[in-house]
Amino acid sequence: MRVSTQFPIAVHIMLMIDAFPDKKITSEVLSVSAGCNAVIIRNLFSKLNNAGLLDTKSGKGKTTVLRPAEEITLWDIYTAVESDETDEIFKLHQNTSETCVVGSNIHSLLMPHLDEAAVAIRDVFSKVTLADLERELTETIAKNA
Amino acid sequence: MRVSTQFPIAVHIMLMIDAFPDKKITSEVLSVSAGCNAVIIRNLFSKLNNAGLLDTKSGKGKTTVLRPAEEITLWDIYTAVESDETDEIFKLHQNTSETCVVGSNIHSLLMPHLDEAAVAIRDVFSKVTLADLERELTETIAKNA
DNA sequence: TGATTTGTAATATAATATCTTACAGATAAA
DNA sequence: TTTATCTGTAAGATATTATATTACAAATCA
Repeated sequence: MRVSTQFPIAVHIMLMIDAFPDKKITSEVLSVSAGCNAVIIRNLFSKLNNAGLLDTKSGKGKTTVLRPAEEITLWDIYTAVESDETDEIFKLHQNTSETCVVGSNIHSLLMPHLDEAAVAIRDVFSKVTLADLERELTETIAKNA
Repeated sequence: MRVSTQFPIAVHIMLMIDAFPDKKITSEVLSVSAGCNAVIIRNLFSKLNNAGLLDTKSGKGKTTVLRPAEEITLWDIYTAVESDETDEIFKLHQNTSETCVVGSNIHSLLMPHLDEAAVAIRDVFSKVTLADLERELTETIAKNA
């Protein structure tokens, strides 16, 4: 089981932009900070944009976070960039036998439990806000100073 | 985010073997029922074997479930075939900038929350036993009869 | 107008998962 | 003890998915 890196990179983006409102945080800057390609950043810009979390502008336009950091949760960011559908989170084996009683029922047997797990993830991520992360970041910096 | 199909296939294996103690459930039979390659099944045999859940025997040996179905949870099966390490469940982006305050701290900021999510998954899967699935299977069959 | 940046497509590369083939070794039944 | 059967495992092929790269039009603002 592995989540793609889109989610952590998206958090990285949101955190940078919200934490440094005075600096110009372009896709280029972010690609260096996050250690990935600038196009990946721009694609995430689009997704965060569509989700109503971020306002990005071409040209020299400023990129701004559209909601207060207290009102943006990890789950908001997660669903903005990855699917929240259970069968996109947990992959099921296809081509199961229709004649076998287990093969023909295994999916419907597992789904409720996979759904539960997906809800559990949602609940955890819904409790953590961008403001929490910023607070934790400040604490970390203070500790290491 | 996508889990590999190993987990559901492993559940499929355990369920079949436990549900049909009289029948000879070989890797070949399972590969047909699960719709995947027989070698995948055998590799999962090995993992379930190492985890102490299954006793597989070469030749015509009978494959047996080593614990009562009430004492085998989805989490037991999950950890038998996939890693339970948080950073194997959620992938983090590498090559983050060490000079950027966000880049150098993003992993340690996210990890506690990802750990929490992993624990949440564990808790859900730990509550569901193989016996539960068999019961649900029986109910499903009865309903459709 | 010109420099800069986003938005997006198309393609390439890399990483991962699954399938296939092959065969040694274990097992039990004839 | 021989034979048929099945697991265990390795090696290589293919498929799938993720990420990187290149390219350029459109937006933006100084």
